[in-house]
Amino acid sequence: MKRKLSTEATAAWIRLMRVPSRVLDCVEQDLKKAGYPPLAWYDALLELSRAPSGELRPVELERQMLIPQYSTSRLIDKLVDEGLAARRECKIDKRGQFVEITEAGRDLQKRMWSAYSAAIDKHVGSKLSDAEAARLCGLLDRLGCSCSDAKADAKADAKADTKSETKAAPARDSVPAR
Amino acid sequence: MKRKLSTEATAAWIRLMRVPSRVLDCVEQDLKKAGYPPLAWYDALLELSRAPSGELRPVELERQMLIPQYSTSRLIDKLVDEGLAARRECKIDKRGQFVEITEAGRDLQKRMWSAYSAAIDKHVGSKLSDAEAARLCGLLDRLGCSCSDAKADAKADAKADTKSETKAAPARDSVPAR
DNA sequence: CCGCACTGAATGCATCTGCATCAATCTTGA
DNA sequence: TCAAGATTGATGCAGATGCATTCAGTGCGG
Repeated sequence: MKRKLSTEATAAWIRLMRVPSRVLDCVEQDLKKAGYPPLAWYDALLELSRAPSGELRPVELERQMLIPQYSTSRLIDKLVDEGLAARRECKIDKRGQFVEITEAGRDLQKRMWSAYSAAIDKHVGSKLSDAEAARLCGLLDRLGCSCSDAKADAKADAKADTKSETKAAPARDSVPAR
Repeated sequence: MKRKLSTEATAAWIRLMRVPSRVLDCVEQDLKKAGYPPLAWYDALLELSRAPSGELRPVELERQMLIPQYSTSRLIDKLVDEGLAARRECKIDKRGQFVEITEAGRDLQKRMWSAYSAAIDKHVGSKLSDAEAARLCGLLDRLGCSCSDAKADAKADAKADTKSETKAAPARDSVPAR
C-alpha cells in the first residue's frame, strides 16, 4: 500500500492547515474587538440555552462541544465566575451536577450572536455563493470520519468497544442560533 | 451592510472549524506514534533545508512559517537543543544571527517526510479524488485573502496608536518536500 | 558625532492546554 | 450484599502560547 501523494492532495492539505485557522482568527478578533469573550463561551452558552430547562450536565456539554472533560470543567468554572451560569445539584446522581444558564448568560449569548453571525458572514458568507458554500461542506464532510480508527487502534487490545463515532453528523452543531 | 447569514455559509463555517483541526490531529497523532516530533519542527527543518546554504535568519523563518516572533525564537531553541540546527553569528548585522540546519536535521526532515506524506495521503489524499482536492483548494483559496486587509488596515493607521493586534495567523505551512 | 526611531531576537509572566490522577458515587454481577 | 469496575467531575503539574517588555544593534537626520 504505497500510494503516492498527489500534488492536489498536498495543496489541499496546505490550505486545510492554513485557511480555516486564519478565518477563525479573524472571527475571534472581530468578537474580541467588540468586547466579547472567546467563542467557546458562546458555544457553551448556546448549548445551555437550547437545553430543555436551560441546564445540562457537564458531561452532556462536553459531548456537544467535543472538547475534553477537563476543558469543560474549567470552562464552566469561568462561566460561573462571570455569573453567566450556575452550578446546581443533581439529585439523581450525586457524582454529578447541573449547569444552568443565567439570565445574564442568555443575554450575552444573544448579544454575541449578532456580532458572531456578522463576522461569519464577513469572513465566509460574503466570500462564497451559497452553492459554493454547500460544495465546500460536501468536500469537508468527506474528510470527516477518519480518526475513529486511530482511537480503536489505541486500545485495540483493550475492550473492542466499537465506540467508533461516525460523526459525519449533520449540522446539529454549535453555531446556528436564532 | 446588513447582509443575512445564509444557512449554507453557517454550515460551511461549522465544518471549517471542525474538520481541518480534526484532520490535523490525526496527522499529528500518526507522526507522534511513529516517534516523531511536532509538525512545526518539520516545517522549520524543511524551510532551512531549502534555503540556499541551509541557513536562514530567524526573521525569515518567521515569515515563511507565519508564526509569531517569540514562537520562532523558542522553536529554534528546541531545534538547537536537539542538535537539529545551530545558531551562527551574522556578521553583517550583529543584532541578528543565522540558523543553520545540521546533518541530523536534514536527516530527520527526510525521515519525517515519509511518515508525514503517508499521513496526509491517508487522511486527505485517499478521501478525495485529485479533482475534488483541486476544487477544495479553489474554495479555500477564496477564503484566504481576508486577513491581509486586516494587516493593511493595521499598517494604515499604524502611526496612530493601534495597540490592536496585527497578529499574523497561526497556521501550518510549507508541506511539500521532495 | 549624537539623538532617536526602528529592527532583530530573547525572555518574564500570565494564561491555556493536555495529561494523569483523584475522590466520590453509581452499577454490575457473583 | 458487597467488591470490582465504570463514570463524573475536579485538580496538580508540566509544557505551550500569547503579550509586553527588554536589550542590543542599525541607520538616519541633524
